[in-house]
Amino acid sequence: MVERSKGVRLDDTYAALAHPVRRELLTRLREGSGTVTGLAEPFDLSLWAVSKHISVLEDASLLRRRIEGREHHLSLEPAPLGEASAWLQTYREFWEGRLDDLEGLLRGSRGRRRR
Amino acid sequence: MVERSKGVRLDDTYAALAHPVRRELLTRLREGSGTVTGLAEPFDLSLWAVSKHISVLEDASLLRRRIEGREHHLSLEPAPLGEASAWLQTYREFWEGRLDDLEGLLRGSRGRRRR
DNA sequence: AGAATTCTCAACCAGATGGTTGAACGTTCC
DNA sequence: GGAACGTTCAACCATCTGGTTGAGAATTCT
Repeated sequence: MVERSKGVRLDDTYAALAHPVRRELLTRLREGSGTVTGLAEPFDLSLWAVSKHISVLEDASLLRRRIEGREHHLSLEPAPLGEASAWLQTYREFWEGRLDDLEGLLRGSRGRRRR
Repeated sequence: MVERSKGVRLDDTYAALAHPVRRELLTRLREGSGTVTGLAEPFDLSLWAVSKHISVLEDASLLRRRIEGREHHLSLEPAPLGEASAWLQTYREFWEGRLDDLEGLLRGSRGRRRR
């Protein structure tokens, strides 16, 4: 069994998301699968550099690769994104809480605030 | 004006989240602010190592530091987490879609599914 | 004043990351 | 068979990361 612990999985997912080229690759793959050359085309980077970014995404289980002859078709594997999002969601009350504070502050400025 | 572009901000946020010690620090800070020594205590790491992790979080604007005499009080700055989450949410349909596929598959196995 | 506490700095190290280029491999087309 | 295509490999380089240790600065306690 090669299952990785959830913590390590999150490490890899967030690390993979930390580069703009890789986020852009994921965004492009929402439109459907693509080949290495096709995905690399819009970037001002060597093909090999993009290929390495793709490998990082693949190692993080964010991409699936289907080899068909000489072409490699990459497609989105969204499950780890769901896990990364779930982790962040546990902080939701905090960033929303700050909005509540602001709201309270605004309310306070046009009428006395209790407490 | 030192405002950083949104893309760079996301780079820093995800990179900061990619280490288990830093995620744990954020989790601990949900309970309230803490000092460097206090935050470092549970980790089997040098104080300086933890101090550097704190700096990474601070550089990513995930922490605020209030210096009071010799003590530095760190507290959560959740806004960038909200932005990181918002980016991930744009993929929500994809990981939820896969669940729908599974659901459809299950439905199909106990009764014919239309189209 | 002197000691203890809190935190950062400087230097160092090993390994990862992000990029390049030229060569090589496997597949497809003529 | 040979050329073109799609992709990866190998080597190299600069920079970043995550850790260590010993020293130093500022603050507080007695």
